[in-house]
Amino acid sequence: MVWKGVSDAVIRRLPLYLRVLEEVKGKESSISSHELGEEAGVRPALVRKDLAWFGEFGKQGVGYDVEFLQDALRKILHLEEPIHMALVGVGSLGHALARYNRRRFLEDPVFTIEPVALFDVNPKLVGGTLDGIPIYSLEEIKRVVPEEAIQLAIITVPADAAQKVCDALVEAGVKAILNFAPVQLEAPKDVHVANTDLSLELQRLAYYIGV
Amino acid sequence: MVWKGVSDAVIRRLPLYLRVLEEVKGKESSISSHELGEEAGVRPALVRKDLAWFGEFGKQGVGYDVEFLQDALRKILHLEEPIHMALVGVGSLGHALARYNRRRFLEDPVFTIEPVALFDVNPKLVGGTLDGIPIYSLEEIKRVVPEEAIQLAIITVPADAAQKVCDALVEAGVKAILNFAPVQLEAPKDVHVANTDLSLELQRLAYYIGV
DNA sequence: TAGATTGTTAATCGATTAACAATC
DNA sequence: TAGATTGTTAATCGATTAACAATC
Repeated sequence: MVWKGVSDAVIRRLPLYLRVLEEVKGKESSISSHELGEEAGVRPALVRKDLAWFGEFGKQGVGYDVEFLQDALRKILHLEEPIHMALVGVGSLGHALARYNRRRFLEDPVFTIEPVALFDVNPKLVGGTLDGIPIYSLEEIKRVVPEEAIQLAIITVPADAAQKVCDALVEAGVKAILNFAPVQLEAPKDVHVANTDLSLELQRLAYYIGV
Repeated sequence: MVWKGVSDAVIRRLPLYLRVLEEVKGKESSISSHELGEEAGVRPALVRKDLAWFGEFGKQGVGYDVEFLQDALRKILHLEEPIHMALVGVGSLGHALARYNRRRFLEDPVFTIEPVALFDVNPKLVGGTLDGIPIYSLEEIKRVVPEEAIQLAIITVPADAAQKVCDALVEAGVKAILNFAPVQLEAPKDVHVANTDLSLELQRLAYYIGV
């Protein structure tokens, strides 16, 4: 389902709510916007406004049913059924992220994002596996992405290779990309690119050292 | 120097400008807000407004002197002299980030953040080094942080250990923390904590797969 | 019924954009 | 001088907060 006009600021908070609900589940059957906000670091009024974009999930005087809201949020975020993910660039960072996600997928029943394919240029790696995930060459992106129904990808290649990898992923049909390379990637606007730029983040933090 | 009332939205863009200036340096001696904005993905008016918070760096009809502005931004971000950084948690992610930052520090003269100490619980690692960076036990945070004048730290320990590590770092005098553990850390408000939460980011991206 | 809490509207706050006089 | 571009003010846009009637 598509929700028109919901801003990214709202979407960013939904996984946060989901995390709180997972912690609370079993302990309490319902939760108020006040309590949910407290745990997520969001004001109660904003919690209610965020949720109201998608429907009426609460009961006056009671709050939100924990399991019902969890299901609703998972549906909204498309986390009901498994999402197949690829990771391109099996250097030390790619290696770490592949293992981390693999483990998370196996251990946390709510984390339904599954790494199913790795890609790298290194011929020593290609043909092998990492934690049971097969490693392919970059040329195989075109074939493997549709084959494995991969919708989401992580890029952990060096900066100068990132744009080419991004193009290949987009052409193969990937709809969302998490980019760790320190470059601004160009992609069609129906493809969502999120950047996690460690060095920008550290340089930003440096500002606050003196404040 | 401390700049009062400058919002974090502004600070976040400064490292982006810095990156563009580094690319342009040598090619051109001055740059307009239009061009700088183009490369950084920011509107020219906003570039000028951001820079104006800190002084008058430009010349009408000409633009900004590349080297002068670069120096000014480095001064503002406290990147003029080296910043000592610690990394706590030498698992596969910590390992990757330590190596990445070490290399970046050695190769990129503008990247002045230097990893000088690693910390881990694993007795097999403690006492050893990684890429020449010594690995200490967690108990040594209290001693090593002041000794090495560490101001910035990265946390890559499991979620359940993160708050204790954060407390130890804060007590030892660290002023800014980049946290990779999927928990909301509590810290005094003069300590700046930034979160890079991979799973929240992936769950957010999942939303856009269906849109 | 009384207390609690929702969903929603209006008010506030903050960030971005547009416009332009000043001036290199 | 003419063209370009700054720094800054006012206008716009969007997101958050406060308030409250509805109702469980």
